[in-house]
Order: sequence, then C-alpha cells, then structure tokens
Amino acid sequence: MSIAKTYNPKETEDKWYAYWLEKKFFRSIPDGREPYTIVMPPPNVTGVLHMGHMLNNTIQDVLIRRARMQGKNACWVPGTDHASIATEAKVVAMLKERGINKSDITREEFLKYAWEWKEKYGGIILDQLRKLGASCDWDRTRFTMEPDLSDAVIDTFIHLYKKGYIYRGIRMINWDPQGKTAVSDEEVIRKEVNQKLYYIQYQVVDTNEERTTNNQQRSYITIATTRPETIMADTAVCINPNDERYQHLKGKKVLVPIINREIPIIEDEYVEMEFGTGCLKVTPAHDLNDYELGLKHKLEVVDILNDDGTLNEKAQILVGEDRFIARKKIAKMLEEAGQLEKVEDYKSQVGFSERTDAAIEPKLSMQWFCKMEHLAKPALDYVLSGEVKLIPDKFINSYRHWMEHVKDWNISRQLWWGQRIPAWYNENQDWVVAKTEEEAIVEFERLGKSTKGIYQEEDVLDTWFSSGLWPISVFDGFKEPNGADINYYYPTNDLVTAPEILFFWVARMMIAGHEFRGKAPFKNVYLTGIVRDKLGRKMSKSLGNSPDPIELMDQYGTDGVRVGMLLSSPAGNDLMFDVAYCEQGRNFANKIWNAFRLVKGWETVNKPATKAELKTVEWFESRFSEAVIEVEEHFAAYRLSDALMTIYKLIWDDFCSWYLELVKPAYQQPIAKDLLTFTIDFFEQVLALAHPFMPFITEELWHDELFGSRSALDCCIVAAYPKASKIDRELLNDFQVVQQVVSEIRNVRNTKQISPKETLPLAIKVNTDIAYENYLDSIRKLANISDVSFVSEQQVGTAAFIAGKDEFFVSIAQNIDVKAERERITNEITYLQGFLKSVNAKLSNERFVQNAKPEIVQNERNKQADALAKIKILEESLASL
RNA sequence: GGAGGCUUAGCUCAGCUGGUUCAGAGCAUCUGCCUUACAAGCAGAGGGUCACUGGUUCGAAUCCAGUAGCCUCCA
Repeated sequence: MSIAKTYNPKETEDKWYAYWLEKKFFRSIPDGREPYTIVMPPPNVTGVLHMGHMLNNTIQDVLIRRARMQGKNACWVPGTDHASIATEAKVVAMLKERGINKSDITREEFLKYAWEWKEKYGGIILDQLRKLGASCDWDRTRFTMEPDLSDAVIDTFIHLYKKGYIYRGIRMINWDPQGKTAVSDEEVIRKEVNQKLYYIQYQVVDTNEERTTNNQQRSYITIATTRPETIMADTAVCINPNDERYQHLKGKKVLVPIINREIPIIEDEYVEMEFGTGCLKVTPAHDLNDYELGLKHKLEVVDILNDDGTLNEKAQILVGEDRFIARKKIAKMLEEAGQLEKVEDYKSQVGFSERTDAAIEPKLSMQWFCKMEHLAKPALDYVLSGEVKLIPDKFINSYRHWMEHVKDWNISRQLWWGQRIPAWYNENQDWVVAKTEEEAIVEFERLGKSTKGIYQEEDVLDTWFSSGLWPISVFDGFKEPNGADINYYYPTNDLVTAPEILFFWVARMMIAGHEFRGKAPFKNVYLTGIVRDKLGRKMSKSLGNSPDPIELMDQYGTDGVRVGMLLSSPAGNDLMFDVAYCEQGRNFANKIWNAFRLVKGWETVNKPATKAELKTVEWFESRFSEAVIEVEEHFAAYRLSDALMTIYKLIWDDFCSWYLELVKPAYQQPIAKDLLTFTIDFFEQVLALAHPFMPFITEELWHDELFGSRSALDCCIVAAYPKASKIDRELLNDFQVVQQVVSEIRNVRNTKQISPKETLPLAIKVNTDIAYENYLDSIRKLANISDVSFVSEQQVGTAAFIAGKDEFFVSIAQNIDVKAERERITNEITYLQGFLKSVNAKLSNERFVQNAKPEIVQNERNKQADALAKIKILEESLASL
C-alpha cells in the first residue's frame, strides 16, 4: 500500500475526533484515580473562534491530554457565558432587522427572542473548538444562564446580601443615549476627537459693598468648556485656591449665562491653573470628576438630560433638543448675548459606545454594589501565600495592587438578558431582597411595610457575577454542596486565561471559592498573552489583521496550527503571530509523516544488528530519556513552548537526522529484524510524547499496521505518557564527539568542494578513552569514510581537526592550502591563549581562589588544562605543516 | 497622574539563586546538494558592545541606581 508523500491532515482529523468521541475518551466520571480538572473560561455565546481562543484552548488541550495519558482522571469542562451586554446588543440588532423595536416589546417577549438567538448561534464557538481537537467532556457542557446556574447566582446574591455585602448607591455610569442603556467601561471606545473649546463669560454677582467701592472691577469670569450645552446643569464654578488671578473672587457667586441661575464659586486644588482659564464649571450630573467635586463640596445635582440625550425641563431652555444641536444653539445664544469670548480648536478624548458609536454620556444612576474590601482579602492571600500560583509570577504585583485598592463592584446592569436582581419594591419604593415575590411579601409584612404594588427590580446582574461562580456551579456545587462531582473535582488544577481578566474574573472566582467552599477554585493560573500580528498590533476586527483560525487549520492542518501557536508563546508573553509559525508546524507534521514512510518501507532480514547499530539504539534510549526529563521540567514550569521545542528537536534532529540515518539500510537492502523492532518501539514512544501537541497525526500513525494490530481502545490519546529510563551519560558524551566528527568531515567536504559520494580515508589519533571501534561503522556511514586507521602521530598533508580531545585527519586528493591552514590554526591558538589568559587571571587572583566555591575553582583548573592541551596539539600541527 | 513590566542575532524568544568554551534556540539568511522518507527536504556556514551610563564584586547579560525607548493595567 503506497502512502502519500505529504501528510494530508484533512483525511485524518475529523475521522479521529469522531472516533475519540465515539469511544468516550473525553468523558470523565469520578473514580478512584487522581483527578486532573480544568474548567474552560466560557467563551461568549456571541463569539466566534478567534486567535485568542485558539491559543487559550490549545494550551488547555495540551495540559488535559498529557494528564489523561499520565493516567489521571482528566476532566475538561466546556461551556459558554451568556454575556449580557454583547448578547443583548446582538438580539436588539436582530430584532431591528426584523423591524421590531426593543422598546415596543415586553421583557418576556424579548427574552423569548434572546433564547431563540442563543439556541441558534450560541453553540458555534463550541463546535469550532472541536475542529481544534479540544478534548473536553462535552456531556458536561454548561451555560451561565441555564436554570441551575441562574439559581446559584440568585442564591449567591441573597447570601451576600444577608451578610451585608450588597447595597444600593448612586454612581456615574456610561450611558449610551442611542441604545438607551448603560455600557461597561470595556465597551467604551476612546477616540481622539477634534472639538471646540468655548470660552464663556459668567457674570460675577457683586456684593453691595464692591458695587459702590470698585466699579472698575471685572464683572465676569471666563470659563473654558467643550460642552456649553451643559451650563444649565452647572451648580458651581471652581478655582484653585492658590491661583493669584482669582483671589478676589473667593466666596462670591456667579450667574449661569442665559438662564441667570446663581451658583457659588468654590475652591479646590483639583483645578489645574494652567488649563483653559483656570476656572472650571462644575456640572455634577454630567461629569464624573465634577460629581466627585460636587460630593466634596456638597453641591446640588441638576440633571438636564433625558435618557435619549435630549434636554429636559430642568435645562429651562432648548427643552427637547438633542445635546449636540443644543450645543450649537447655545453657542449662538451666548454669542448674541455677548458672553462668548472666543472659540478655539481643541483635541480631546471622547468615549463612544462600541455598539452604537454614540458619544457616551456620563449619567448618574442608582446601582447595586457589592462591598469588596472584606471579600477580597482571602482571595489576595491565596496568591500571596502561593496557594494559588500565577504563571508567570510577574502578575502577582499587579494582582496585589488591584486587590489592595479594590473598589466596590457595581453588579447591576440596565439590561434584560441576564439574571434579574431578586429585589422587590412596593408602592412606596421600599425594597426587600427575596427569591420570589411570595417571599418578598412575607418580608414586607415582617417589616410592617405595604405589600401593594409589588414589582421586581428591572436590572440584571453583571455577567461576571455568574461566571465568578463557574468552577463551583459547573459541578453543581450550589445545588448539591456535597455532591460527588464537586467533592471530586474541586478545587480544579489549572486555569488558563488572559491577564486582562485577572481581576474581573479570576479574582472573583477566588472570592466565591473562598466564600462557598473555603478553598481556592484552582491551584495554578496560567496567563496567556495577547495574540498580536507580527507588527505587534493587537488583532482586531476593525484592523482586519486577524486570520480566521478555521481557515488556518484548513490550510496548515490543525496539528500544524497548534504547533505554530505554541512555538511562539511563552507563558504570559504576548505572541507575535505569523503564519510562518503555522508553516513550521505543518512542516514538522510532514517530517514525522515522512519518517514514518521511511520506516514503513523497510524489509527485514533475520540477522542480528551490528555492534554500531546497537550502540545507536542505546544512544537513542538515553537521548530519549534525557529529552523526556527535559519535557517534564518544562511542563512543571508551564513552559509549554519549551517542552514543544524539546520534542521538536528530539524528533527532527536526534530521531530523524541521526538515529534513522544511522539505522537506515542501504538502498533496497533489508534491515535487521531486531533493529526494526527497536525502531518501531522508539517511533511509538515519540508519537506518544508528541500527542498532546499534535493529537491528529500521532493518532493516525499510531493505528498503522506497522505497530501491529490494536484493540479498539488502544489509542494514542490514552497511551501511557513516556517516562524516562536510565541515562548513560558517558555514552551521550561519546556520541556527541562522534557527531562532531561526522559534522567536521562534512564540513571538510563542503569547504573543499568534495562530493558526498566520494569516499575518504580517516585517521584518528586518540588521546582519550573513547572506544571509537564501537562507532566506526556509524562514522563510515554518515561521513562516507572508506578506511579508518588509528595513528599515534599527526598526519601531514591532511585536513585535520579536533573533536573532543582527539585528533582526526582526513586525506584528501587536493593539496592542503598550507597558508590558509596556518592562518586558521594560528587564529585558533590566539583565541585559546586569550581564553587561557582570562582563566589564568582568575586562578592567580588570590581572592578568587579564596572566595569562589571549590567546584568553580576546580572548573577553572580543568579549563586551564584543556586549553593547554589543545594549544599543544595545535602548535604541533603548526610545526608539522 | 498612579502601578507594573519589557529592552539579548534580521524576527520571535531562552538564559534558574552572579562563575563550565556563556553569549544560546527556533525561524529567516548565505553556500552546496532534486543523495529513492521528506525541496514542506538534506549537508554546512555566517550573524550579537546582552538598550545606555555608573555602582557593588575577585568576577555582571544576570544584582543595585540613574537615563532613554516600548508596552500593559488602573484613574
């Protein structure tokens, strides 16, 4: 049966994924084995697979596959997040296309549409993860808004409320006047905008005294603002108390232009004297900083805007006009009144809604909050004590900083898609927290409050409030706190997520974990970097610089893309993605494929392997173990890209370029039967080692008849992960010298332009105890050497080199360029002498010999001896030229 | 404005608590090869004042301070 010359991923991937599913290899049920658990950071139901997911889920899959092969009960829980804001926006947009306005339908109707939308599109991303090979236990798929998880959210809210952590308060939010909803900070896009700075004159209200005594005094002050339409909401003018220019204004009042409302002049060092005129109009209802200033100085709050961004009656003028139209009109009115001093061009940052692109309006609103200070403490301690490890640990500092300065968490959202806050109001706006209306009535009665006109709070809870419970709720830890699943799988092992949600999500999971289980929800948090393009720009839809992961997998094969992603992503560092990495991954898969083709094509003969061949087998055994240990170390430190690179080099260099080349029979010759057996065994081991990174090609080859017949469940995915056996250090060292000899001879050919086909004789002057006779066949084979002789003198007129401490001489037909050779040797001697000098300097330095550790001093002595020996050899060579 | 991080080969990055011939890896580059597993390949080679300045030390890519540039988070 002929086998294709290049690996074709398309023929294997779907096949094996289906097989794994069919045989339930991803399924996990509690048993006596050690569990290894990962909960997937639930992607948004609105999401489609992007490069960030690719990276994140590839890492999780590598970890989970390795654990599974190590015999642990590996459980990877998938699921999706309801993503209040994003999903609601999608549904609103969908309804709009159908000609339905959200404001025209009821909450219940809207939710019906939303669930329909979720059912239709919410699973796309999970389907895409299958293409990536994600070996999650799909039977455990959860959704943050499904009934059980919603119940957990509501109960948690009530629990925290009863403990006094939840309260209501007024806060400035980002209001989208077009979408008529609050949006989170993350959904506000800041853009630099060309604006105008209006210089407006506010008339100072003179006291009686001054009016009579100082008529020449300026009767107005000038204020610079970009938002003249908000002057009607001004409740003060603020100056810096240190500002010399305005000392005379202290304690006075001014009139708001046009509407002539009297407002005080207040003093605060917050005002920058250099900016504008050094006078600030204070509009607490429409600016966050002004709001805080207002709180500090106990100012009135006048809100002149409607929810749709038009002016309301409190503005007194231009009622019903849109804020931007009002701006222009006000400017004109001010000009006509002679109170507009000048207008300057000005650039500033303005926030826009990610969804509607409307300019965000800061708006005061009643919100629900969760007190964080007390809750944050244990979650901080988990990290500081090392109970939860952040990888890389450079994030500990920022985590600590955030947790120590944590602010109360605004948990309410003015949306419909989400868990509705379990608070109930009566006709008098009294409120209670209760799970149901019935319980609310009981509570109102208990408090002696009216039970008429009861209605539920309109707001829903922040999505993080439910995803914060994820590691507990996916195992039904709220429904059954002592259930088999939660007791077995919790705490989970590793969490793989992005650093930007370390606080939003990771911290909150730790808080919930501590509050409800008394244990952190995971042991290690692996923080991946951001996937950027090769120019270092963040991948984004608007830039169009993000490749479609599905297309990438089609183009380079899933294994290729997985390798490509991981080769370039040390933990916590951003990843400068380039399709060249995927190409490298694809090439690697192809390399394995072709190595397999080679071995598969060998015919056997019933004869024993030669001594050199057996030495090669022994060497690879040691080399393999060495690599396995290295891989283990890298995994232990979560250095997946290094683990992968170790495997890459083991397979490509050690296995293919050295081992296979050495055992490869001559053209159309058979191979010794036992040698083939060893080779097949190595191949199997190598496949297992690579499996977590390259699940498809390894599984495909695993089932080839070359490895004999396999039972239905004998799959690479559940093969025992290779373990290191004995390592023969001496053999590894000797072999390294042999490799060097081969390389040097090849180099001689290259520089002297001798064809690889031309055989050359080799002479060896052995200065060590390396048993070269064990390797002669190997050297002959790889360097195309004809005869080998052992000599005790340097060979004149040959190409000479040193490998290890032994000397080698290759006789070549053409004359040696004595001059060039002399120069080469002289250079080498010069270098060694320089080296020797620095070593000698150390050794003759008494303080070094006294202070340095003994083994380091000994090392220097060894270096000294080595250098001296080499110089001696080289000087002899020089003399014999 | 506050906090943190980064700077090593053309590119992406290793380099653990200072000390092996320590200046490394992969990719890219250059040279020679279509050698019957693989040109998605083989063999070989070149390439860096470890951002800069100063300090500590017998010894600094590594520790400390300052300077410059870049990045992230919070306001």
